Amino acid sequence: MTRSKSKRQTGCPIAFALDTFGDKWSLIIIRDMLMRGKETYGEFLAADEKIATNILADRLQHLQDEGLIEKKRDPQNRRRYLYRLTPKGLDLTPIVLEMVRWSAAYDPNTKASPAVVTRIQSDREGLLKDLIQKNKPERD
Amino acid sequence: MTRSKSKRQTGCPIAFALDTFGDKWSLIIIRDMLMRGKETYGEFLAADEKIATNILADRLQHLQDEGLIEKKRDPQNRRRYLYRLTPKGLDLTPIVLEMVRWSAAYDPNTKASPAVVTRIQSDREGLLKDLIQKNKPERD
DNA sequence: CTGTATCCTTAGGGATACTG
DNA sequence: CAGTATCCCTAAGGATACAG
Repeated sequence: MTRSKSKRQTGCPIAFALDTFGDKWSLIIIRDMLMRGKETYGEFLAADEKIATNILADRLQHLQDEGLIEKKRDPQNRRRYLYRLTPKGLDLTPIVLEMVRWSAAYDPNTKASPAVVTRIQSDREGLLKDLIQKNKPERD
Repeated sequence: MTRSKSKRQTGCPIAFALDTFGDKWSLIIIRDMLMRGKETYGEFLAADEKIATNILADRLQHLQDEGLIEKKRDPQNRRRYLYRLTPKGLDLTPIVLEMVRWSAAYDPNTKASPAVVTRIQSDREGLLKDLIQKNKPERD
């Protein structure tokens, strides 16, 4: 494990947020769970950004330690695991959406779904509710 | 210079945002400008988080290159510079506010101004407008 | 398939001295 | 004060082999 993540430990909320999920990969994983319905190790590994397997394992563990995701056995298939957002992790949704909005506005190269982008403006609250509903962990 | 910042260059808006300002220090600098009225090199250097002088210079340059901030001479004092958020940088405000909200909710140790935190919930739009107004670059 | 373990490279960043 | 320039080190992360 590449365990460490020395925290800055000033009381600043921005510093806290950065120390918790402000690395190169955490939000990519969160995005995959939140926006793309991914929930298994293999699905995360297959992401466009090509995360290395050891890094993925490390980040999943870290996100668990921080209480943003939870890991449980797949009831359909006893030898695999499912990763799901906890309420605390799910509550990152507004941050993710604002990042999508910002990038869509300034990166001509961005390929965000137009349906999502326009809805961020026109129906932010509804979109938020939908995403949170879809990722509610009370299945099984 | 520590120039590089290899971009992932997938079309994903989250990856783009992370590649643009997703390092350990950029959002700390943005926060200082946006929420604390800082605009000079020395003021940034004095932050609680103790950024090293070379890193600060590098990040300021990077943020300029990305078009998030601009640097101009202080009209009051010809031998100093002022750093200000551009509209593009100012448009990160919603992201910053959502991060403050999240940390305030989950970090018992956070020392965010309660005035700001409660206003994020009760008057998000008004708070946004106020912050943007305060940081409008049309002074001088 | 779901990870661990190991090895190795490199970029990020700290300390500090120095310059206009 | 407002930066540059060096030196150095560590932790983040890539490649790959291996295990349950």
